[in-house]
Amino acid sequence: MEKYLKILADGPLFAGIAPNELASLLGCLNAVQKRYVKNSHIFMAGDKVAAIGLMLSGRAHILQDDFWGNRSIIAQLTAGDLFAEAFCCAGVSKMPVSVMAAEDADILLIDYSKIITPCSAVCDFHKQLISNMLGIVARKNVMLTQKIEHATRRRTREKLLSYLSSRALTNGTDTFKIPFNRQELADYLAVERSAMCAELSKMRDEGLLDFKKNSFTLLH
Amino acid sequence: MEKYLKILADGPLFAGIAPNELASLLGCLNAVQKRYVKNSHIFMAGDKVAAIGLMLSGRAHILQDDFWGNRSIIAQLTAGDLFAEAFCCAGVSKMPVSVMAAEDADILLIDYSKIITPCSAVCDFHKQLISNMLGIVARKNVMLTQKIEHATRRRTREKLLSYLSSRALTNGTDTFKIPFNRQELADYLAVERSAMCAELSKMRDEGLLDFKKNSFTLLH
DNA sequence: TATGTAATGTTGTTTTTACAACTAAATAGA
DNA sequence: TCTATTTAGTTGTAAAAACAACATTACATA
Repeated sequence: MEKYLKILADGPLFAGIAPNELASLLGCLNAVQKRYVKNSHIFMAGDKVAAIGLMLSGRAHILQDDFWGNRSIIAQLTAGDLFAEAFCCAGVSKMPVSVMAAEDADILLIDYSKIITPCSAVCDFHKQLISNMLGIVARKNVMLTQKIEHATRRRTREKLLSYLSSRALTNGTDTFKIPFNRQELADYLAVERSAMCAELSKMRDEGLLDFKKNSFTLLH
Repeated sequence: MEKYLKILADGPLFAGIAPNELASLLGCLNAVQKRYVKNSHIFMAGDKVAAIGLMLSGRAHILQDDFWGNRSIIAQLTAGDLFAEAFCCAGVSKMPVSVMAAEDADILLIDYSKIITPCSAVCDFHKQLISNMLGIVARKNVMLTQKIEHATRRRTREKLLSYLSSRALTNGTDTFKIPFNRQELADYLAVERSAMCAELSKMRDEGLLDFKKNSFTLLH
């Protein structure tokens, strides 16, 4: 466990908790470290999850099977990543996805009930932990809302303008950098990369904006 | 305030808290009731919000202005609705949206710091409140994730199958009802209603599924 | 039952996007 | 510096979606 303490200390779940206090908090949380061999299930779709997971090493995939049995990989998890926290906190009775080790992996499991129930007046870290948890879920919430805002526009141009506009506004400047390359931006907005490039060029020709690599300028 | 206690007791924020305890909890939370006249700002884009809002009466709109000043209504709020809770819990420094009274409205404002900080050992309701808060944000999280899952598929057919498949799986049955009419479903999936109707008919012709009004059956 | 209305389904046309194949530019190594 | 590789931009064509206009069905109620 000791070798993984840095991962925990650097992550958002234990932010604001002194590294030397971490070990005692983990004891108080009854956190257990488990090893999963490649292709073994960490969580199974249909289960009720009572613990959140934290990747300590290795890789895992979040998998979704549809009605006809077609399986798709929703996301990949690597060291430091938290998972199942939303289902846990939401109290969903059946996980709609599975989590499977894509290679041998060490995982920390923390009972949700231990997180939400302050153990005693002595353990002050609990308050911080709960606040962190709420912050993690809420920030994801904000990110998801923004993505929906952009991705559910009907046309490529509208998606681009919605995204770029919001970037300019949060940045507070007309010129700003985006954290995506073209392919990533296209995936984020759910459009074709090539069509998106064409649309960007067209908007530049129309004098709406200018760009160079991942630096964009919106024009009034 | 008394006339609004039922709204609070019925909502998810104070679930599990006895109605007769509610008044004292509100005092402990330093919750304030404020009246906003039509077209006045409840929250302004760019502000840092430190309180969550709860609609007691009237209507409000969540508004977004883009880079070029085009304003759009993101959502409408009515009695019982909670707002700004995600931004609050996420600690965002600048609200990306405004909230404005669409008609005269009574609103309860609760300081986030009061929610997250248990006041004393005497006040047991706080634990429940924090748990409720986390549940609210997490459930929204799950709903948003699901919507993204469906709405970011490229084609109308894929969006429909993704949505219907997930409904069948969470329901555990091949036949199930959906909580949308056609227009609402089209809006949810970000497609044209008529195109969606056409696609549904095509899929029925192909033997993929069957439907009648808002009752659907997926076929193996 | 007749009638008005809202919801759903169908069809043809126009616009937009996806896809494929390619060119050009930038970048990282050898 | 040269070369391989990644990233970005362009173009033509096929497919899909948006849009509009209308037909049909379901439903409430007069």
